[in-house]
Amino acid sequence: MLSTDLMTVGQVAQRSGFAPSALRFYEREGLLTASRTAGGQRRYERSVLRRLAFIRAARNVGLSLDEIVAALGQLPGGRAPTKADWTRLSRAWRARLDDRIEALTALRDGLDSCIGCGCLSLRRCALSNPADTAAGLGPGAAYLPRLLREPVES
Amino acid sequence: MLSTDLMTVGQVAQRSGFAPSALRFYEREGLLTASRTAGGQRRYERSVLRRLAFIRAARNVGLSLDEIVAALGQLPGGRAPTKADWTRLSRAWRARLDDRIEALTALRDGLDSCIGCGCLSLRRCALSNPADTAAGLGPGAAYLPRLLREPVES
DNA sequence: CTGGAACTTGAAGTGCACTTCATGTCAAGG
DNA sequence: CCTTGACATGAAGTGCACTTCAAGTTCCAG
Repeated sequence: MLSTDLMTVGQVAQRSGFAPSALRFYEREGLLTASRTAGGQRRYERSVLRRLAFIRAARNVGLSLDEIVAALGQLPGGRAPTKADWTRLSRAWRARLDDRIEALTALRDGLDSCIGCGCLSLRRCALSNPADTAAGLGPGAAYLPRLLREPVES
Repeated sequence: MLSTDLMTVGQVAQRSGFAPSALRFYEREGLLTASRTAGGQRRYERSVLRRLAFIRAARNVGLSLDEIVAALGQLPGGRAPTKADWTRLSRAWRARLDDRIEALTALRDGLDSCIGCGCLSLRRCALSNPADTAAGLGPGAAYLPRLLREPVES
């Protein structure tokens, strides 16, 4: 049995669902830290599981790894973030989720109005011009091409 | 003035919002076709704009280019798809959109129940385990990691 | 007819998020 | 002690969707 309650990469991988290679990658990217044995092998504290849950959640909310690094950086110092910390982050995520849901819903509603019409007008069709934000921006404005896949800035 | 109503890449780019490089890329990938002048330059028919609208819409629905190629392949022969064709595709898209919206909404609702709790339990937190699909799958099952970003198979 | 913007090509590069590989080291049960 | 599975590293590879580059050609307004 291991001396304390430290875990190996394999164990963390199994319990978190992340591949070992992903864990090493996250460490290189500064999302994770681990202590080392005398021989140089990684040993993780159990808190890493929560951190990984945070990371997965953030990915599911649509954040990039860079953004997650930033979010983790906003948590105070070493560890043991307070409820208030989580809450602040969660609220920001909720807003982001709302945006994404809204965009997708607009797209779907547009789709409903398009089904059967076959128009797909480049300028007016809600499907090819989601959320209608580009209406009237002159010919060929680059209609929010990645709204649904890329983070909203600010 | 051009002989007929054919358009150059630049014009199509401007009117569609796709970069010229993307248009050439799409042609290589079989999503688009263009005729050529005697000198070898591309000339697009106006129908390409609708095709591009289709492509953008499909991208917005979350389809990969491969899937779009497949969808376009289902359209009969040369061109001039019927309303029925569009409708069939649109319905499939709607189902996919519904899935994505549902997943995001579940995530958001989970977030609501998490705000303030700060739990992020790896096993139970709806945020890190969206749509709750992996509940009770044994330790460390790979909780639908990409549900929200990758196409649903089948 | 000419000059310059717009076009052509294939190859290589980008960004993201990892994974895979080759080669070698560590840890611990028997 | 020894074996063997798990672990280490850096470099390279993957997949997607494009973009950028270099070097050269074409189009057409003036």
